[in-house]
This record gives sequence, C-alpha cells and structure tokens, in this order.
Amino acid sequence: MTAVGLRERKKAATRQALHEAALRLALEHGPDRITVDAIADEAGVSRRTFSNYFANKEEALFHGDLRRMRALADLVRARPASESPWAALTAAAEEHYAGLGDLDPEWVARGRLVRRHPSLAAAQVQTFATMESELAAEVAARLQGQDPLGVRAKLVAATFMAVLRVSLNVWLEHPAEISYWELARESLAETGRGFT
Amino acid sequence: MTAVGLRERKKAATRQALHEAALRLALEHGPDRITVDAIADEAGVSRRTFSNYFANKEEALFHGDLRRMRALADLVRARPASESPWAALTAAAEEHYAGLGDLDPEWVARGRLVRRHPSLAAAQVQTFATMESELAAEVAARLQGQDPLGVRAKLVAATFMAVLRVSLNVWLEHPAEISYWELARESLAETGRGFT
DNA sequence: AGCAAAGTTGCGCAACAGGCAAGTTTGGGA
DNA sequence: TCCCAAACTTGCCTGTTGCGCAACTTTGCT
Repeated sequence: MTAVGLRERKKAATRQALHEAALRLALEHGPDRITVDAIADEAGVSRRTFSNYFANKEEALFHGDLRRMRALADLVRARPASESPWAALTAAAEEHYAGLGDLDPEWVARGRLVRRHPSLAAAQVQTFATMESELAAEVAARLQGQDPLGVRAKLVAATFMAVLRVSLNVWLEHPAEISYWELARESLAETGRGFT
Repeated sequence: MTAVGLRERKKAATRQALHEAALRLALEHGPDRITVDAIADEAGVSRRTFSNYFANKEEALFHGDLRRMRALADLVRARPASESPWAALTAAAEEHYAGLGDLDPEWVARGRLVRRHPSLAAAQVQTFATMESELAAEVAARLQGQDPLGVRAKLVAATFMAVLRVSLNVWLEHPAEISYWELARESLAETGRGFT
C-alpha cells in the first residue's frame, strides 16, 4: 500500500547517504584527497556497495545536482503542452530558481567546491550533459512531427543547459554582484531569441 | 634556425603516433577492450611515456578532434576584428567545414566510433568543453569592455560549441540525408539569432 | 666539445572498476 | 502466517590505471 516500497526507499537513502558523505569529505579534505573507501566508510557501507550506486566519486558528489536538475525537468513536464519548448523550459526554470534557488546550502557548497577545484569541472560538465539528453527527450515530445531529424529538440535542450551552466560558472565568480537567477534569466532571454 | 626545433617535432610525432595507435586499436577491438599498455606498445613507446602525453585513452582518442578544433580556433583568430564574435565564429566554421569537412576519414571514423559506443560520449563532451573555454578567451578579446562579467563571451562560445556538437551527433545518426555542414550552418543560423 | 634542460623509461604503489559467489533482506503469493 | 524468489549487500580477487621518483638518453645552445 505504500506509494513506494521499503526497498526503494532504502536504496534512495543509501544513495543519498553516499552522496552526502562524499560531499562532506570533499568539503573537509578537498575532493582530490578522498578515496572511495573513505566515502563508503563515512556512509556506513562497504566499498563494494559504493560501486553498486556510483561509478566514481564525482558521480556521487554531483548526485545532488542531478536530483535538482531532475526536479527542474519535472517542472518542465508539468508545463502546458501549448507552450513552445523554449517557453516551457524558461518558465520551469523560473519556477525552480526564482524563489529559493540560491538558498539551498548544499547547492552553493557544491558550487564553491567546483570553483575552488577546477579538476571538478569535468564532472560538472558531465552532469549537465546527462541532463541535456534527458531534457532533449522531453522537448522532443513537444515537437512531435515538426522536427524530423530531432535536431531542434537537441538544439534547444543543449542551448538551455549550456546557458544554465555558463551562468552558474559566471555567478560563482561574482556571487556578490548579482543573484544566480537574475543572471540566468537575462542570459536565457538573450540566447533564446533564436527559439521564439 | 629551424622554425621549430627537432625536439618539438619529435614530441608532436610521438603524440600523433599515440593518437593514431589509440584510434587504430579502438576501431579494431572496440574502445573498451583496449588498454593503455596496448596503445603504448602499438606506438612503440613505454606505458609510462603514454602518461606523459595523455591522461587516459579517451584523451588520446580524441586528440585529433582537439587538433581539428584548434585549427578552427585559429581561423577565428584570423577573422577581422570588426566582425562581431558570432559572425567571426560562423564565418570561421564556414571556412573550416564547407570545403573538405566531411572528407577527413579519421574524423568520420571517430564519429562513427562515438556513435557505436555511447561510453565515448563523455569524452566527446569533454573535448568540446575544452575547446569551449579556449574559444571563450578568443571571444572575450573581441568584447573588450563591453562584457564586464565575461558572461557574454562564455555564452557565445558555449552556444557555438553546443550547436556544433549537437549537429555532429545528429548528423552521425543521419549521415546520408544531409551533409554535416549544411546541418550545422542551419543550426547555427537558427540558434545564433540571439547574438546578432 | 660539453653541459644544462627536456624527454624517456622502469619500478613501485595506492587506488579503482567490476565479475563472481556466498550471505542477507524484502515483498508477494499461497 | 509462512515461504521462496528476487533484490541487495558484502568480501574476495584480478586487471588496469595514474603518477611520483630516480636513473638514463637525447637535444640544443654556446
């Protein structure tokens, strides 16, 4: 009768625990000075189990971002089908970020971590790329028939994610001068002119 | 007196040899069934030396793409300073791809490899990301003073590379129906409307 | 000719991904 | 309520990797 079984919940909890352990250790010792062993320990699980959940530390570290972005994707899905893809994406982003965006402390912490440790940039890019293809599928659904090769869907998704990524990185360099969402909204508006 | 010393040339040759060895073996056995050892052997060099040139197989595999893209960046640099960044980028791409783009057999081979082995997608994304930041620097030079936070430069570079990447991937799925550059040009035109 | 800088190599080690099989937990019938 | 199959965890193990270090070789400059 539970909406989702115990099994599922336990899995999610373990994944989350691993993620949080990774983040905690990375913040404390620096992301390049931690081992998978240490993360598993910190999460109270065997090293082998870590491998069942994540392919490597970076994936564990950015799991939170992926979750956040999946939440954004859900908002996109919830937008009225009548909206154009780009409109739906920006509207969903507005909902997602405008209110409490900058306030998630974990999100900010991860951001700062990336800023201070350029070696993490690769993993960040990877995370955005993952979401890009998930979003492309959603966009494609809105373009049934109008996009024979599927270029447009992928183009829109890629551009959207690229703008969010660039905005994030710029904001991390100038966090005091502007809010993330202000920056992102403006960038989206400018870049999106091709899709309206 | 030589324009470039023997030292430099030898290094370039070794790097190229490693790259070609990696590509050859990947094509023959599949990219996930080859070891760094094997690549170094094939290139007639020690495993340790491989590490002096590339951080991992993927980097070796995509070295050719990076070279290609750097050539494109050179074309960008050569465009008149009076052109807007986006105009310079697209014009350079036109020069680069329009003529012989699809004809470089290595380039096509790598493309097919990525298409058949999704595990390589990560490395491909990484390669484009690398070029993105190199290009951003070039674009920034054209926006002296007009781009206080540096957003615009990064935005333009990111969008440009995203379009090329998406176009490539779409083209790889439909190579018969259209030429790469036709597809990319159209995508650039559409997406670039925000930057004109 | 000769020396300093750059490049190569072998050795060694900590770390890691992931196959396999034995144990443990969960959930859906009967 | 009980039971079993499927799902999950864990330990063990192997092949691979990235990189520091120190010895050796090659290159370039004078």
